[in-house]
Amino acid sequence: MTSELLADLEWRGLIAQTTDRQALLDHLNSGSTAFYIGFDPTAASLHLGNLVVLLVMRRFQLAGHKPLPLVGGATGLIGDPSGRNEERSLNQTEVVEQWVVRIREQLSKFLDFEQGPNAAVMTNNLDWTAPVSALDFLRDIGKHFSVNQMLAKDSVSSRLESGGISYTEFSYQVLQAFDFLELYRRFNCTLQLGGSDQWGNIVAGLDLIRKVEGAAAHCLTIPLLMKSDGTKFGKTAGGSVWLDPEMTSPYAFYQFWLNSEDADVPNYLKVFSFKSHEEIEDLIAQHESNPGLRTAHRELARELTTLVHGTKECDSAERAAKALFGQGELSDLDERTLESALSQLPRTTIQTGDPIPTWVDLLASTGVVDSKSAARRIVKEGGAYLNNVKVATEDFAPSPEALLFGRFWLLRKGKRDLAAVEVI
RNA sequence: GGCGGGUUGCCCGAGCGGCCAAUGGGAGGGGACUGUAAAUCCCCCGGCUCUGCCUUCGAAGGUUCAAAUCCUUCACCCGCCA
Repeated sequence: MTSELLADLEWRGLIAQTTDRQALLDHLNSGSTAFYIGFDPTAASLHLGNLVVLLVMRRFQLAGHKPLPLVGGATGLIGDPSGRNEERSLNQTEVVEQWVVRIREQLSKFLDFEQGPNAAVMTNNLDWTAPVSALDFLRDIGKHFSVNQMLAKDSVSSRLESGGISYTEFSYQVLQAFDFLELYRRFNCTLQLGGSDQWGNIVAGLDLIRKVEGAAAHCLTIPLLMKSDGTKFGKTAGGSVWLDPEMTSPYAFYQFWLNSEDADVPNYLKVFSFKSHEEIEDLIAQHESNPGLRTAHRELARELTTLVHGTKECDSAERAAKALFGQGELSDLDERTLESALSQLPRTTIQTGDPIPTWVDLLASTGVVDSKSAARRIVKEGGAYLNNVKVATEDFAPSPEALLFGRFWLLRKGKRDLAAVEVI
């Protein structure tokens, strides 16, 4: 089944570049291969961009190979210059430590750490970098690197042209190469995967392994996913789409997929779905013959929300979507359905006895708009709704009678931006 | 080291003493059309206690009734010459 792996990845458009393709294929076919991908803790959560790569890791494991997810406890302290035209600002070490813990947890959900000889093993490059002294590092590792070659790397040379690069970030590729070498030694790891911007860093590792161990290792990079209009994938107006439910609610996560542009959906299915080629092609065919039905959107949203947040959260996100965007009256919903739908939204609470804030204040305090000025603007433009009824005046104050089940007001800005106020 | 050019709102980019919260484009937001799409069209797009007030035009000072616009110093960028 391994032999099909590369063909499958190819079909999904998940291969940007590889070292010698035939050698890689032979290597994968020769048996279970230990491979790694590094994830640097640059935020408290992974995001959709990371998910692309992470799911490729999962595909490799499903094909019988052994994943070594690596959390960059060390590299996260340094900062990868790849794909950046400015120096990163360093994060506090305590902060990075916390992020390492959280990211490790997230990674655990996508791979199998229990079963069989190809169970995944979590690694952290701080484990082998921290004990090494600067002198030993320079003597044992640094000696194998030519500055000429380091300077030629894209990540470095582009930075030399735009504002420069610190010695810290310049050293990043050496650290990543050291990781590969160390994983080779510890786990016989002979393959590294990564985003296409990682090519330079990965090749540095291949060279190091060849020089130090005289062994051949391989790599495969994954293209940066772009939207059909050429903009970055995985961003919404609010910023990145995170995997952490506290940072991007399962509802928002589900909505992200449901709101994908038609032109992107076939590609997203190939990249993210674990359905068979036949199922995917069938969905694409349905999508193309009747995009308005959004069958493919829904399948995509459901599969990924389930994968990332679980069946229960996915169901409730789906129910919320149905309830809040359904044709029927809000008042027709039963209290529990409404409550669980609203629980997925940004919300604010006010005390029963307190004076009722003005409409503009309510909009602003739930965060559906950025400021009171913005709230007034929305009202003026006719884009503000209370319980799906347009509110046309700024000084409007919702009445207690309008409370759904005596507890909730549903606020809406525009077509799909919802928030809830609960009176307790 | 010398000479010249630049730093404007989320981004690009006009403005070069009052008519400037600052032209235009992009991004973003609302409306119409739709499918909680796309394209298109219309409108909006610093904040607030909103017929007014406050904060913005690299930073700090200064000139003036009045400065993004003039002067001084500082920081950073970019050309050309050494």
